[in-house]
Amino acid sequence: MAATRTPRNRWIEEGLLVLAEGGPDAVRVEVLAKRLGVTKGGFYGFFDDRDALLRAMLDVWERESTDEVIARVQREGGDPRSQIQRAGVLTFSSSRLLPIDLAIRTWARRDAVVAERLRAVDNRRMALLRQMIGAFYSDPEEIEARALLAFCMAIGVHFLAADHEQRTRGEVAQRALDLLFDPAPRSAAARPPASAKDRSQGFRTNTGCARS
Amino acid sequence: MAATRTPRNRWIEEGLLVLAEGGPDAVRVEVLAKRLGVTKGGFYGFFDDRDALLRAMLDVWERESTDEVIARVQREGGDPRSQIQRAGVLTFSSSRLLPIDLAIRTWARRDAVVAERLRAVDNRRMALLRQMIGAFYSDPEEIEARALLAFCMAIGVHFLAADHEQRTRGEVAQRALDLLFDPAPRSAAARPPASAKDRSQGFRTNTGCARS
DNA sequence: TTCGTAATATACGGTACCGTACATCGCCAC
DNA sequence: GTGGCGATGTACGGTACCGTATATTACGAA
Repeated sequence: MAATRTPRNRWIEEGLLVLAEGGPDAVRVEVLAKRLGVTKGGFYGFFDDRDALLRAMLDVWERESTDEVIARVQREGGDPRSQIQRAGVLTFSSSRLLPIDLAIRTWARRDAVVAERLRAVDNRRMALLRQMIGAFYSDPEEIEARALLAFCMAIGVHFLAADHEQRTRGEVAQRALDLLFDPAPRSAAARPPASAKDRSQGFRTNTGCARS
Repeated sequence: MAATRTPRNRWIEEGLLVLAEGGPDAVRVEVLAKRLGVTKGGFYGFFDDRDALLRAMLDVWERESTDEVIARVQREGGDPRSQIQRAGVLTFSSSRLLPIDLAIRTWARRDAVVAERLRAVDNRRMALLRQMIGAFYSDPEEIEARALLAFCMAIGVHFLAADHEQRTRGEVAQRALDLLFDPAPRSAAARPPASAKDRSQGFRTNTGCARS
């Protein structure tokens, strides 16, 4: 058999890159072919049509966003809290996964199938968040509310273009995470800053991303 | 002179609707023409090209999102706090403005011009938020952090697909707003609920929108 | 009514895609 | 080697756009 210069997964990989850059509408077979330095000739040997590629891309994204993150986190061990932290880092600080994640969220707003798949992924992440926040708070309602705030912030900062006067986005975000994850938020000034910083690093945001 | 069946602002209006539904890539001259029941014949009398329409759409969005909201809020009067509340309602609970706003946020991630315009709008909104939150908190850092959380939540809930076990999104969001805007968040149970509810209604979220 | 003009329709050439059909090329088994 | 087959290139017809040029229409002024 002839060597496969451009295997199936390279199409998917390039598709995910383009998705992250320009949304699902930008994922065009001929565009990917040009970026890969081939023609679309081979594409239809791997995929029935453009839609099959989009589905395969979602498959890869889903696996990478859940199973692989979890596997890697568990392989590296550590106490439960630091594991959950690392899950957050791997997802929301990944220059690979983050823009794909954001693109899929937008996509999900106008495609019910995508929305359903995102829901499954988000529910797994939300479960991890609940676990983490459950280490600091006992009221289930409060846990849920803080998890919602944390999740929304992890996403929202990348869609928000506002400035923060003298402060950087990173500084403000850090302070926000302190509020969310510190059981004694009203006495933040008196608390050793390393504590909250360490605790919340799983949700550190990439400063300024929303303005790129 | 002949009657203008499809004036300039109708093209812009339909463009904004399509933008909200499918993003900037979906805003096609011939698509708009079909939706308006005309051909694109008249379009190029009002706009140099498709890009000029997109710019005009951003102009209208910017005006509606800032000046008009502010003008309407001030015209209806009330104390400063309720005015700011109403500004939030007019922006983030508007079935017209909200989806446009979200589409523009996604658009801004890949278009520097759009990003700059969004930044101007977000900065005006952020200033209002600071003002409102300043009524409850004095530390500027804390005000900024809570404003960031509130703004991120107003946006993020619409990009988040997770469920909340027994609770509805609306219930959890309400609890989150209580945490953000109540000066005594740790004693929420003892407080008359109408207070926080009233205080935060400017940022009430449309339950379940993120899964549509 | 008739005319002028703005708004719209129609027609066109060009581009960028889609998916298919078929030709070609280059490994690998033999 | 070389034959075969799988990966890729090439070519095609079709669709959906873009922006332009030009014809047509319908109102309102005269």
